Amino acid sequence: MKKIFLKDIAQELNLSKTAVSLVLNNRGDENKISKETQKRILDFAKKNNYRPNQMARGLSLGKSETIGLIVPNISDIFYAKIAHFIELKAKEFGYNVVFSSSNEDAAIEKELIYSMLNRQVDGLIIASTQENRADILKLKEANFPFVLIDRYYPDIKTNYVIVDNLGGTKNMTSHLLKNGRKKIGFISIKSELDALLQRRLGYELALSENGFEIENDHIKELDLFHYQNKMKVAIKDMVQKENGVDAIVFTTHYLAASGLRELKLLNIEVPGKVAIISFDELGAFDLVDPPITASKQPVDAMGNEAVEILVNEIDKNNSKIENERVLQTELLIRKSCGV
Amino acid sequence: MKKIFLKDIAQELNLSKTAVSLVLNNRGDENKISKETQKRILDFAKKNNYRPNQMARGLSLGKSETIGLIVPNISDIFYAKIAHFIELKAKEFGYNVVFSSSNEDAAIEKELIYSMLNRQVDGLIIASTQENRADILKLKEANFPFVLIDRYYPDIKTNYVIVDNLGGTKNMTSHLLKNGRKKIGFISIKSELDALLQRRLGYELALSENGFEIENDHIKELDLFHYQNKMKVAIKDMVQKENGVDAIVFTTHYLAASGLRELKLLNIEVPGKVAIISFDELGAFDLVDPPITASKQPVDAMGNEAVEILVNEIDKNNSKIENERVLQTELLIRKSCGV
DNA sequence: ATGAAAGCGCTAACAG
DNA sequence: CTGTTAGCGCTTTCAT
Repeated sequence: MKKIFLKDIAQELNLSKTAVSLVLNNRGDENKISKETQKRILDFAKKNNYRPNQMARGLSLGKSETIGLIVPNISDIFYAKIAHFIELKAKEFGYNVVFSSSNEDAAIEKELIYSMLNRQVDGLIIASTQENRADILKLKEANFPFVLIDRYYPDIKTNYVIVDNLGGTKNMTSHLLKNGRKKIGFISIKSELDALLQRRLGYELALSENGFEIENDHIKELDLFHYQNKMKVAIKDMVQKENGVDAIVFTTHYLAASGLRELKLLNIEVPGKVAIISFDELGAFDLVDPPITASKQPVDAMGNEAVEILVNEIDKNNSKIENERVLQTELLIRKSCGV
Repeated sequence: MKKIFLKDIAQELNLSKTAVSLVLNNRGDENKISKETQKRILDFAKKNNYRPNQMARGLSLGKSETIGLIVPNISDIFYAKIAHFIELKAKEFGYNVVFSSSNEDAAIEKELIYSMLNRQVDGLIIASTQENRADILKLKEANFPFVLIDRYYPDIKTNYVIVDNLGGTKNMTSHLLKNGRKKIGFISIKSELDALLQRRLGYELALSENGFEIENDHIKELDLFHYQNKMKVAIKDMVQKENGVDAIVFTTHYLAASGLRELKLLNIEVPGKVAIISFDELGAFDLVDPPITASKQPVDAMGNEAVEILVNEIDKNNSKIENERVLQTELLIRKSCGV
């Protein structure tokens, strides 16, 4: 494990650092360095386990071959999966990934963005809180390569890979309607996130297009950090009253899980009395009692495309054409909406 | 977003780079730089949004304030959660985290270790494949700070934070026995991982201590990458034959999920005909039908302690005292083992 | 085909 | 109290 440097191998071989550096960076041929010399260098390097100091290399090159990933929470299975696909794809292109969680806090996110820039990441993938418009704009103006995932800023022209939230929820709501449900509730997170707004719109659109009224009593938006406490009341409010709801659309997997938990505690039959449906799903939604019908998000495609767009952007930071991708969700029909 | 450098602020303020650097690193007082000068520097830096280039800083300092995390798979909820806690704790100490997944492949893990060293991480947290003994030893000999989590090398003296695998599984098996089950099967992954070996030992110990025979027919170890295909046969083999099993211990959450899936497909009543119990759990095991009894691993403590030990090691890389932590699991009793 | 030398942005002796 | 200077390890022009 004795560390060996470029200088060392140049000395040992009686060559210049230049020659060694060139060869090690595959620029031997183009600089007409003799095959033999090249081989000597390569062999020696391999034999002695030479590994360039990436900080030095990065400093010199002005790039780090690293991409930064900022998500709300890496332990949310949804982001963990995206991170996984991002990592795989990034590796294909020779990039490493550094990640950080913003915990849905705009100030932290902002700090993270700059902290990553300091670390000289070559590009950024951000699932933003959507509350850092100014900083996103700065990135854009500075022509710094980045792509937004999952959440985007509708009014900023940039690269992004998101999901058709409106379509997905509209689909879900229609599915419930088709299954004969008449009074459909909606439980979401209180937020200005476009994704959540769109999901609500999708729900409302499905209702109105099918000639149903939108009733405010049937819509609950819970506080992100206290949704578990608020869930019981929300459910009671919707279900246990005259003219209660006979189905509920949940806008995230953890809301669906929490909601089902409460429904069970209240001994409310699912889907007998109330059908439920979830936007996105946890690992085991097919095993849950009852198996939960859900719109599955294409996490693999989201991760892959984000990296592809980003790397492309990094390589030729000339192209001003934004890549705007809206992916479709897939409705996995299970038992929680009746048969 | 115009980039500003140390040099710039020195020039603007008519000072030397030294003075500026010192002040910016909180060493102004100790170098007796006038309060006033300090204030000028600090103000100017803040006003112009000065952000040091971490690659340059790192190169100069010989450290990166980054810790590397290597896990088998970041999209496994278990590792995602650990990563989350590691990230939080690391941030407390001013460290960033770069992660990579080894995909349970020793060669990749090895590559990752060295790749991270090249990137000058200050320390490493590794959930190892347990097949890189030589490299772990090299790290140790080189006195490079690292701590093993989840998996360790029983014969190498190092820092590690693991879980009492034997105790946990013994507990699980005993629980089944206490619930009147007589023929308990065991489904695991085929592997030399100590964790898995210990889990099997725990199972066997519980049986023999309670006067039960260990029957090889009741033990199935599936191939990691094909466990889903093999599960059906394994289950059939165990359950659907004369003198079949009346309970199954699964050694991971995904095996339990997969096993339950197959049991359902085969219309085998759980826990009526077969009780099941899982080592570790997925997010929604309490909602599953039936809710699955599981040994919960203390992911928070594992992440936190790993970072604490590591940072301590980084700071004073003198102490030769190894930190060996074995954490306890917690049995969450639910319906899948009968009442 | 190869080498000398400058420079990436920052830190840190050391001298004044 | 402040500035000069020499690196950290690597890349890269520009001569030779």
